[in-house]
Amino acid sequence: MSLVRTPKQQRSIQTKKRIIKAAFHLYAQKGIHGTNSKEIVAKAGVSIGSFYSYFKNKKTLLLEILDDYLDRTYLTVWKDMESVTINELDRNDIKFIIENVFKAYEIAPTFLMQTHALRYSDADINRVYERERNREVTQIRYLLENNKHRMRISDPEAAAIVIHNAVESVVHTAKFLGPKIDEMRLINELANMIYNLLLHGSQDKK
Amino acid sequence: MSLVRTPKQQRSIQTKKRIIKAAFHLYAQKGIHGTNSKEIVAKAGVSIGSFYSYFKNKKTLLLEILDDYLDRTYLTVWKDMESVTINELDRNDIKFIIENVFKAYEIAPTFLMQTHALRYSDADINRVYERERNREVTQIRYLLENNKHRMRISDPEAAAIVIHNAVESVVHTAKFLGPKIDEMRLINELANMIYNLLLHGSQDKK
Amino acid sequence: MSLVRTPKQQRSIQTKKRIIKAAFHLYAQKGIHGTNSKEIVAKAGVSIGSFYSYFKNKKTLLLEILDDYLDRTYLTVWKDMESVTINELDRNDIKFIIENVFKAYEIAPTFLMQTHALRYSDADINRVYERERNREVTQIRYLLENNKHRMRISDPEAAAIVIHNAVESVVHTAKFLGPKIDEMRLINELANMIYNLLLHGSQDKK
Amino acid sequence: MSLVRTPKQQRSIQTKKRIIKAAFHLYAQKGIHGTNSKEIVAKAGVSIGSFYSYFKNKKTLLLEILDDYLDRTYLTVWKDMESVTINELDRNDIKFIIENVFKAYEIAPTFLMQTHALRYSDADINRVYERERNREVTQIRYLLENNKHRMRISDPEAAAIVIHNAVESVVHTAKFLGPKIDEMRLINELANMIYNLLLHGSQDKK
DNA sequence: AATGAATGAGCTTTCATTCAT
DNA sequence: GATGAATGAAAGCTCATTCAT
Repeated sequence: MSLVRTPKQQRSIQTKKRIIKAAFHLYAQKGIHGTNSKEIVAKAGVSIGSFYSYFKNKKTLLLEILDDYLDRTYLTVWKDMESVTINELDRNDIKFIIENVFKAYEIAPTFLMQTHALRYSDADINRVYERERNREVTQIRYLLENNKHRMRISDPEAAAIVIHNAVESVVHTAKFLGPKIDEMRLINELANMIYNLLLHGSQDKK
Repeated sequence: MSLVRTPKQQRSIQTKKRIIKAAFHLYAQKGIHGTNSKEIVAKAGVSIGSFYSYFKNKKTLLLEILDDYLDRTYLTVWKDMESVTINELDRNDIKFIIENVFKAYEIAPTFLMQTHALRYSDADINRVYERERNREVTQIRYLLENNKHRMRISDPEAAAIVIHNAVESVVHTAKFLGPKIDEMRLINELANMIYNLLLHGSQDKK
Repeated sequence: MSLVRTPKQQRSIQTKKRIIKAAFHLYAQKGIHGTNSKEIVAKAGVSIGSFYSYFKNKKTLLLEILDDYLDRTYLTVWKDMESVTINELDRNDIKFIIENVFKAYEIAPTFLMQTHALRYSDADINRVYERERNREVTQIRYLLENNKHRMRISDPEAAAIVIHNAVESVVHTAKFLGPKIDEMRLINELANMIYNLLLHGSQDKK
Repeated sequence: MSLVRTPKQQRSIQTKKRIIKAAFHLYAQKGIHGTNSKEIVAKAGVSIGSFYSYFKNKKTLLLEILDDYLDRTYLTVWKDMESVTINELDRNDIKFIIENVFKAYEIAPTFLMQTHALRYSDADINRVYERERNREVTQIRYLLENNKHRMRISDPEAAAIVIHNAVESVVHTAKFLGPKIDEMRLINELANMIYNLLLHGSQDKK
């Protein structure tokens, strides 16, 4: 049987949180495949038995961490949207959103990249990501639709997906390439590329 | 001792190639982590002993496969460039290049995605990818520089990286999302986005 | 410290009984090895802590359950013996006793079979069974001695053991083979075999 | 993948045999559940890796050992039947067969008893046993049918099963009870019981 | 008296790699 | 040159039992 424990007591909640935290740090640091359960519990300061009373197996832990992290990502990116002029998007609005994405991803870009890759071989991981991607793409599309009148776009759904991909992969690269190229330069050009999908006077030429 | 053999005889070269081919197919089909060496040699029809006289270890094999594949990718993408009007790039030229990228990736997108993810935890894999990325980015940048006069770009290096990322990640998504969204729609919007970095008459609005 | 509690209060007795009942059901249903302590306490609706205040360990529980069950078995088999013509045993008397054995075993034949097997590797289990076997064999022997005058038997002790074995193993088989062969056919032939140890007129030939 | 190796070379065959032998001894000595794979390979003097190249898993090993052992059992019991007067069975013929059963079982009665018990919880084990039981019961039934004219039996199929059970369980008991009661006494009474299923002159009374 | 969080020894199994033949 | 038997570290996970609350 071995029912997975749902923590109720204070101590219990602490333990579960400690496992999640330790795992997240190790995953980000040494990679998911490079981290075993013994290491996780050692870092968390709990026993292997505890691990398996809170998580059915290692993958359940990963899914839970990923789910949480993608939730945080989503909220970080889209929370302060009141400052954005939704239907009169300018270059700064776009940069603002992209910078939010960077903020959201910068905690553990390696972790995100690795889980992202696991989508190809793991249906459960993929499901978590699909849910998240749909939310993000829907938001982007909403912005595009609101600026339809001045858009050089014929297929907003495809465009939203393309934009989402571009931003996501630029974040990965920026965080990864590190000092080789300045993050701001990438952000600027990314924002520029997206902004140029909008019609605007040629004086805009940067 | 047990030096790794550098095959000179015809038969040896054949054997090595058979191993590489078998491994590549299995990696593409079942994933890198899901394929063990026994399976590779079984499919290649050689012994495990042979494997280790041609490859120092499994990673060496992976690096060699990856290196080959990225070479093929590069050539596929950039080979027929004489048909492209280098310094008067139009939408079709861009689509042509993107379609080449799709062709190059479609043999084993999963393999590429997985190795791509390994960059984050494996310096050797990353080195192979960096070499490749530099070549690709250089090419893109060359095109950008040749169209500088009509570019809405101030930082061609950053722009080249951003474009490279966007294309790469859209390929992954297209190959992965499968029938959910038509590949051509993504290609069109991606080409559109890149094309709009160029100045052109407003009649262009698609 | 952690002495095992001897329940005196009403509630305590109830708790202990609930544990025994839950364990017995699970053992019968999923096998002894397939049942863990978490499942037992979950089914009993008590905590694992309670379990270990009533039972020194899992084996103690098993011994207690087994002891109880063998007691019930014994009583079921031999209770209604007043209807049996002790010293003029006929085929029906024998069938009557065998049917009682079947009744006694049918609650949990799997449980009995499994504990029976544990005799070979566990001295404590064996001890419980030996006590029981001796009681049963003594009873059988008593019947044999009472019919000595018409017995084709020279060694009543050995005969009693043989009969006991035969009955026990036929029960196991009957309960186990299930619908493949009708239980009554086995009972009839078993009774027949035992009955033929008695001298009787040849008109008896069934 | 991990295909199970089919031994071809001499060394390979030796290794597999050594594993089987070691496992069999430990199973007989410490019980099946009480023996782990590390112990088996230690006793066999091979590595754990070898174990799992010859056997898919621990259960496969058990099934193989059981299958072999039941084969040997069958042959031992029924091989010298030319000395038996098939259709004029007398007490000695019956004793002869029973003694063969004892010989066959005496190598590892504990092992047989334990696997026998596993039939109740493991369908694969049961399948091996069913095959064997059918062979044995068929043989017994063949003898019964050949002596039909003088049989006090109306249902030879059921009788064959009952006899098979009786003999099997008496062997277990005999081997297990050890010095407490002499084996020959049990054999005699068992033979007697079976013999009395046959009609014969009352001077037979032993 | 009761709880259930925590423990950790111990289990089965995998797989890259070595090396005697 | 080639083979494949053998290796063993290391992984994920279970479960009886303890003990602080």
